[in-house]
Amino acid sequence: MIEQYQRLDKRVQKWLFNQGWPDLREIQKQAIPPILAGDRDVLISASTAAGKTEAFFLPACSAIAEEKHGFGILYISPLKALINDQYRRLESLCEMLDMQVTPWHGDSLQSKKKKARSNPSGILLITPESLESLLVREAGWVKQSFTPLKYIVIDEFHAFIGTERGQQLLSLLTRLEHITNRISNPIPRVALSATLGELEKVPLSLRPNKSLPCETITSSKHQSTIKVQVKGYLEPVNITANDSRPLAEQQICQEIFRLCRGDSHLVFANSRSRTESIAAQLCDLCEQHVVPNEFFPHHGSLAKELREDLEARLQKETLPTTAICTMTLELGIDIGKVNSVLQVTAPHSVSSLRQRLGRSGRRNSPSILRILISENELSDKSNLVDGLRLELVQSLAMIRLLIVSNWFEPADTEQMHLSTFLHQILAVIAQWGSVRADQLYSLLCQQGTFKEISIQHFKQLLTHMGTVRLIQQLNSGELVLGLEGERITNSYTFYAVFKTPEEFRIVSGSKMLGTLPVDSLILKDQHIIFGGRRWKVTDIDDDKKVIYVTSTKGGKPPKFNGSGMSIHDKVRQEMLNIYRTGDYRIEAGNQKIDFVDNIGRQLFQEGAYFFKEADLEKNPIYQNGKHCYIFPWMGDKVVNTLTILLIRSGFVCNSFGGVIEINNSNADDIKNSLLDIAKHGIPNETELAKILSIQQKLIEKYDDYLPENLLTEGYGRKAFDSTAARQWILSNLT
DNA sequence: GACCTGCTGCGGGGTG
Repeated sequence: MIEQYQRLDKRVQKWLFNQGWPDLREIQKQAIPPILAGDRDVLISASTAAGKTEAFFLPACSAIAEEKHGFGILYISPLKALINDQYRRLESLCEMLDMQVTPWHGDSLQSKKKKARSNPSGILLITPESLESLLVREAGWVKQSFTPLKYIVIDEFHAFIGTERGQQLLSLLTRLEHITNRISNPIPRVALSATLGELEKVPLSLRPNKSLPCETITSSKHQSTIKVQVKGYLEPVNITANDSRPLAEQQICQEIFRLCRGDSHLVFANSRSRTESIAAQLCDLCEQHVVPNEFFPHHGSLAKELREDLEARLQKETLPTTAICTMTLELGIDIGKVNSVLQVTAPHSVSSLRQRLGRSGRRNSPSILRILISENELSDKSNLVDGLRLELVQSLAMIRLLIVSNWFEPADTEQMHLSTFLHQILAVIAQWGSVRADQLYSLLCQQGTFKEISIQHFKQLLTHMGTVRLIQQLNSGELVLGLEGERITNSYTFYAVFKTPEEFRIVSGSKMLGTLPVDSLILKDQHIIFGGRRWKVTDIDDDKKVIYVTSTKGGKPPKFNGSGMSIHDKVRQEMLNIYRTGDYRIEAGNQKIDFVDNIGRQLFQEGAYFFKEADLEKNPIYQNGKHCYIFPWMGDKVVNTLTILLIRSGFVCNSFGGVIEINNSNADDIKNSLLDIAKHGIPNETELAKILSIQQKLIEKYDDYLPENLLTEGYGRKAFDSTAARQWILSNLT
C-alpha cells in the first residue's frame, strides 16, 4: 500500500519535513484519500488541537496547487479571530506552494482585499457575513472568481448547526453553487467540528438536499484521562446584608486563588456579571498578598484590545495566567492548553462542558475539571425547591452523561428560521435586482435549506412582505425591493442575521474598555466593576451612547442582559435517576468512584432526603400550603408546554429551573385539569403560542416583519412540544 | 436567574 503521505504534493511533503513532525496524526492520514478524491463531502470530527485544520489543508492544497486562476478553496469561519489565526498558520505552507491566501472580513486590510479582487486565486478565508455582502454587492465578480472552486471548508461547524446563522450559511452555499452553475455538479463541502452528539445526523445538516455523499472521519484515539471533582459551598441566608458579596462566592474566589495561582487555568463563570465579580475579587486577593495580578476577565462585552492582550498572554505561556471567562474561550481561538478548567455554577449543557474540558490537559497530562457549586443554607423559610439542591444535582447529572453515557445534546434542526428566511428573500432579490416567486422558492426551499417552509407559508410571507413595503411585484410578475426593502438592504447592518442590542461604550480617558446594553441602568456617580477593575461613572452621554468612568475602589458588576438557555430532556431525566437511586457515583470496574467533596456530599444527602420526604418519585405534583410545585424532570420544551396549558386553564403559575410553581392551587385540581386536557385533545404548538402577546414572540432580528400567524407558528415550534407533554401527563399522572 | 457571533463606503484629519 502506498504511504498516504506520498500522495501529497512534493512541496507539501517538504514543508512537513521542515516542521519536524514525527508523523502525521491518524485523522490526517485518513483524510487524504477522500479529500484528494474531491467527489464527496467530508466531516472531520475531533477535539480541539487534534490537527483537523491540517487534515484538510494538506491534501486540499496539494489538489489545487496547479490552479492559478480563481479561488481553489473557500474557508468559512464563525469568528474573525479564527480567520487571523488560520492565516498565520497557513502562511509558511502557502509560501512553499507559491499560493495566495486572503483573509477577508470586516477588519482585514483593504490592500489584501484589493489584491485578491484583481487577481483571485488560492485560498479565501471569510465569514458568512462578508460572503453575504460579496453576493449582494459583487455577484458578477463572485461568479467569475468562484467558478473554479474545488472545496468549501467550514470551521467550527458545530457552532452553526441549528442556529439562524447556520441557516444563512447553508443558504449562502446553495446560492454560491447556483451562481457558479454547480447545482448539478456540487462543490464538495468539508466540515471541521468538535466531537458532536448524534454524528450520523450531521451530514444532513451539511447538505440538506443530499446531492453528494458524505464521508465521516473521527479520531479513534482513546480519550486521555479525565479528573473530575465537584465541590460544594454553603451560602448563609439570614445574615443582614450590608452590600458585601455573597460569602460562598468569596470562599470560591479564595479556592480559585489557591488552586490557580502560579499556573494557567480557565474559570468558566456562566455570566458576564459573575465573571466580572470573580475577576475583581481575585485581583483584590493578589493585592492583599502583594503579588502581581494574574487573573483577568474575558467576555463578549469587553473591548477587543483587552481580550486580545489576555489571549496573547495565555498563548505565550511565559507568565502564569488565569482567565475568568464566559463561552468566549470555548471556541477554537488559539490559546494553547491550560493546566485545568474550573466551572463555577452548573454548566448549561453537556456539549459545552465537554468543549470546556477539552481546553485542559497539557502534554499527556490528564484533563482536570473542577465544578464549584454554592447552595443556600436552609432556614424555616426554605422550601422543597431549595432543599433539593437542584444546581448541584444538575452538575452531577451532566458529569455522568459526559463520562458514563458519552452523550451530549444534538442540535435542534426542526426549526423554521423564518426571520432568516425573510432575510434571504431580501438578499436574493437585492443580488439579482428582480426575481420570480417560483425561482425564489426553488432556490431557497427546494434546492436550498429552508425545508420546513411550505408553499402556503411562502405565499403568505410574500403577500405580507408586499404589505409592509419590503418588496413589490412588477406587472411582469417579477419581485423587486420595495421602499423599506431598499432601506434595509442598503445598510451595512443587513449582512448579519442575528440580533444585537443597542449598547453604550464604556470609556476611561481615551481608552475604550468595552460595551454595556442600554437597558443596564447605569447612573452617574455609580461604582461599577468592568474589565476586572473598579470604576466610578463620571458622566453619561445619552446621544453619543458613551459612559465615562474613572478608576476607583468598591463597586458591583453591572447588569448585562440575555435570554435563558434551555436544558435538554436527557439532563433532567438523569437528575431524576440520581434522586431515585440516591447515588451519583461512577462505576469503574467493581468499585464506585465518588467525585464530590464533603460539603458537596452533605448537600447531596439533603437533596436526596427532600426528594424522598416529598415522595416525588410517585407524586410529581407537590402541595406546600397554598402553593403547588410540579417536577416533570423533563427539558424546557415540555416544562413550557405544561406551564402554558395551566395558564390557559386559568391557573396562575410560572416556571424556573425546570420546576413549575402554581399559586393558590390544589394538587388534585391541577392533576385533573391536565388529565382532562390530555384525554380530550391537547392543543398544538401554534395554538398554544397564540396565548402569548406578539411582543413576547419577537425574538429574532426580522421577526417584526413577519405576519402574525407565521410568527406564532415559528415561536410555537421553538418553545413547545405538545406530543411530549401529553405523553408525560398520561404516564405520570395516572 | 441569563452566552456568543458580524457588517460598508466614504470623508476628514493626521503622518511620512
